[in-house]
Amino acid sequence: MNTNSPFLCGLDAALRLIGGKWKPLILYFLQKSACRYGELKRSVNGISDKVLIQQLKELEANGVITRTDYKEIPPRVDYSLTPLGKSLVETLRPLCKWGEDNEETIKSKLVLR
Amino acid sequence: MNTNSPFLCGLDAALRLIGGKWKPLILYFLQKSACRYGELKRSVNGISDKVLIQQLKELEANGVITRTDYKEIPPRVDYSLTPLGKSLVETLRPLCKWGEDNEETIKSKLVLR
DNA sequence: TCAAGTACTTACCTTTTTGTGTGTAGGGAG
DNA sequence: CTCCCTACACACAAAAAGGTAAGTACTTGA
Repeated sequence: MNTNSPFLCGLDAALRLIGGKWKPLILYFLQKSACRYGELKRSVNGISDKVLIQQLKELEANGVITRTDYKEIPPRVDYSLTPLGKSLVETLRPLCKWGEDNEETIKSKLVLR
Repeated sequence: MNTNSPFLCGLDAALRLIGGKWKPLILYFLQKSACRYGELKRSVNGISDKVLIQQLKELEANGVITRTDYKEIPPRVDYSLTPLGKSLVETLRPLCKWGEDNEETIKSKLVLR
């Protein structure tokens, strides 16, 4: 990483795209297949419309996901991973697995709020 | 990931430990070798004492790093990765590399603040 | 005596992120 | 004619994260 980069390191760069409370989960669900808005909302339990839309827009603006509007009424829209998004999600596999493997450890140490 | 887990998925669990503006960079520096406080501060350019200490304490409380106080005067303290921290950092490699490889793409798409 | 160096600590404030609650368009069902 | 459905939008509020500036203890060196 060179000195005039806006990022601290590659890790920092990547985390700019997937940071935030809900983005990992959104990617986690889209990894399987494209999802409609409402479907995603039900999957990502507890997220509000405002925040979900916001995260989706950011992910879309960052080229990680694609929004498809079927121009139907009632509205039908779905979201899926772009090639960039897919390659990103691939690299998250080890981290994801690490999180699963160490869930108990993390749970016991983390101060949950 | 089961239903009574406090985490959304393994990825979420892992990100609880390394989330935050500076933690990735801190880990990035500690990956190489143990570092003294002042050394770390100079490396992680721009961070304030308050925030650096805070992040270090969280990392320590979460079992990712170890603090060693040499009880000397003037004070000498250093920080290093625990085995857990080391295994975590390992899993970050692909993500880190992805970030480096795609730096230009990310830079062009991201709304930097 | 006085400044400098080390590793913090504290009070206070600003910015960023997340959440709540309500509203909208354009149909179809009853 | 009114309610319900979908995928949002908007104003506002709360919470979390980050930053600033000052101060602490103790010792060495000028």
